[in-house]
Amino acid sequence: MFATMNPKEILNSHNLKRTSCREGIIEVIMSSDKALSENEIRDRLFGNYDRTTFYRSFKTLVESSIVHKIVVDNNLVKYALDNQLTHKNEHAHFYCNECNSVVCLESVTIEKPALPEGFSSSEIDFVIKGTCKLCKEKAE
Amino acid sequence: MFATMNPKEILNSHNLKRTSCREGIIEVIMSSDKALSENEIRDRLFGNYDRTTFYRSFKTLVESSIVHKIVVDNNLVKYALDNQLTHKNEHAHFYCNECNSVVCLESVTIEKPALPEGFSSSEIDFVIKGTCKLCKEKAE
DNA sequence: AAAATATTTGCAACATTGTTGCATTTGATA
DNA sequence: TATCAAATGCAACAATGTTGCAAATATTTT
Repeated sequence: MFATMNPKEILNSHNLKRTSCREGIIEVIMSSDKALSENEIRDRLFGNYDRTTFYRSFKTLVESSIVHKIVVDNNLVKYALDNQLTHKNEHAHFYCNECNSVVCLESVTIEKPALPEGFSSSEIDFVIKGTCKLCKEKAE
Repeated sequence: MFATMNPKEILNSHNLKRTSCREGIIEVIMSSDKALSENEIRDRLFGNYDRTTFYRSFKTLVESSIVHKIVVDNNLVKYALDNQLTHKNEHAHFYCNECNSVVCLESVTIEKPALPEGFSSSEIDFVIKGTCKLCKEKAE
């Protein structure tokens, strides 16, 4: 679905106003193969926006399922396109301890585990930490 | 191992000084079946300690693998005893959206998934979000 | 048991992030 | 182009993470 759409079309299809901040954020995220933090996105963005605007833009985009949020520990938040085409519904994320990058592991789908009696799950956060391919090659 | 030890012994066995803050934290965590946040622990603690002391105590206890840290999204941090006896090495955690409690799911062990070629993992964060048994019963 | 030493604590201070209210600006629509 | 709803920028504040440093405390040595 998103694969063939541009930021404007994505916003339109979600009934969101096409503001330059939102368009920019989507564009930057689309152009990256990694999940990006607020600051990384800001740095790659053309315009300059207030922190609050950023904050609210992310909130809106996440609520509209245009973007999804990946949290690593309590100090790192990254965003990636919530591309229903390329991403399975529930996939794992990989965090590289060396380069601090986060990628969606589309190949690693999450199977809901059997929970203790009486519990029910609605969402699963699965973050695998380790060393990514690039950093491993660098270390050799 | 820990099951039969008291806070003093635990600290001794890790070559940590037996300070009242550390002992208190361990005691409070030991006495709870749920993971506890910094504030929850502070409230149940006898003495009064500076925020910095708390912060550094947790850091020390986590680094010594006496306690482990569970992070839910980017706004909730809880601590649980890292009991090598009762807890499997890598287990999942459950976060209840209703009562905001976090428990270790010792029955849900994490199997390391097959990663893309070149990646290696050292640690896995697995948080299942949903409704816990108690909250479900309450809703009926 | 007291002194010496190394560690921990409390305080002050600051950075980062999350969050809200409100006036102003902007995008969509009639 | 005028109107209206929504988004933005600014100010302000809360919570949390973090460090440096002097004072207090725990452990070790005499």
